[in-house]
Amino acid sequence: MTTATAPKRRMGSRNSATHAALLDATEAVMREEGYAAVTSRRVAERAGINQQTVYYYFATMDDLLLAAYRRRTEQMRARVEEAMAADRPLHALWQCFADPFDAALTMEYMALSNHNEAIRRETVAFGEVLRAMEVERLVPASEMALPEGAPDSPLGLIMALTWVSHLMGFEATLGLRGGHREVRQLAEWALRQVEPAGKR
Amino acid sequence: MTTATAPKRRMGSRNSATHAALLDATEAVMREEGYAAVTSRRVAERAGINQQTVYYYFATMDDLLLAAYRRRTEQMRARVEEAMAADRPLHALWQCFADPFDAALTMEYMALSNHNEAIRRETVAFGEVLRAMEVERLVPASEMALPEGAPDSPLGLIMALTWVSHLMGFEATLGLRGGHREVRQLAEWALRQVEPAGKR
DNA sequence: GTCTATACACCGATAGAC
DNA sequence: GTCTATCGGTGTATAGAC
Repeated sequence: MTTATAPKRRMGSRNSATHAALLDATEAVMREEGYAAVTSRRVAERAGINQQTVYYYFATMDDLLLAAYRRRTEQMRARVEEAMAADRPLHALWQCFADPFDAALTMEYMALSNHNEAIRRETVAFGEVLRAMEVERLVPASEMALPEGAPDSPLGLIMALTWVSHLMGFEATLGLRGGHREVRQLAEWALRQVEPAGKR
Repeated sequence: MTTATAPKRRMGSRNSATHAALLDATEAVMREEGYAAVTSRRVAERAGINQQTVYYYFATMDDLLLAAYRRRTEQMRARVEEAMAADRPLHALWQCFADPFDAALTMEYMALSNHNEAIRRETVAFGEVLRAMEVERLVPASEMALPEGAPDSPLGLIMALTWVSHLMGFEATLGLRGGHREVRQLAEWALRQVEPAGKR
């Protein structure tokens, strides 16, 4: 059972400015100080309200955390959707995932997924949505002129490329840069194979 | 300045069984409950001693965390060394990184690196050591019969393969499996290209 | 809708007995 | 080397005034 039967406290509207400010503050604290720092006191301070008011909008800190994460996965989904409408969708997706601004937050939520069941479920659900989008939108459009003997697996190559994109973002955020030029050259060659220029 | 001038408290020996038990307990708590749960009380309980005794062995919890991490990176380095002595080093490395038992812990330390400067430095140092080992041991031995027009970059391909290995382990640990078969087939083909069987 | 007051648990860390 | 006792700080969450 996940549906609450009777709320213990009255709850603030989802349309309120404070509600949104709390989600923003949660994300900022998570990005800058990590998931362990997402406390009612710190989030409230960021949002410019006092600690107890957080509980007017969210029954527990776990609820706030999940709400902030869900808003983020929805934003990411929209961005992926947008990338897939671009001239070269896989090229656009590569750029999208390599963005270092998102990397720290992504790492935080990945780690959190290992120990918070609600967050893990959201991560898995979002991952499956992304995969389905790749299968439906990217695979049919891919050229895949892979060399002799290679497995004819557009999905495998597409996923590998997005994974490499993600990990390059993680490493860059942490301060590792060695070999990135070489990886990028190889990836860009592979991207061109799957998605040649000037087709529209 | 990293060298302490005068210890405030007497300190336990590094050879003690309790010292090792504390490092083990730290790792276990981190893996099972996340970095936020690594507190003196929880670690002590796991190690079978009381909370305050932790401070006989480590001046601060940050010191304990760093010591546990350093022991782990050293173990990982040894395992990579071992993999590189195998018949097909890159194949062995692929197996090594894809191990799901390590994935949760790796994610935790990556996230922690974003907000703990000492941990971040250790992560970067370890990453650079791995990269150097790849350049020195793997690159010269690679065959790289890549197709026409592809950049002749063994390092790029080697790094991409290890990254894909890592991210496959992360996803599998979280419960995502879609497309993994396809990625694995492609990766195994690439591994065979770089490192053909039956050469020794 | 936001505030004050307050409860109770857990945290890091120190002092000092044994 | 491990223990007891203890401090100040921070965390989640509730009750209720305004």
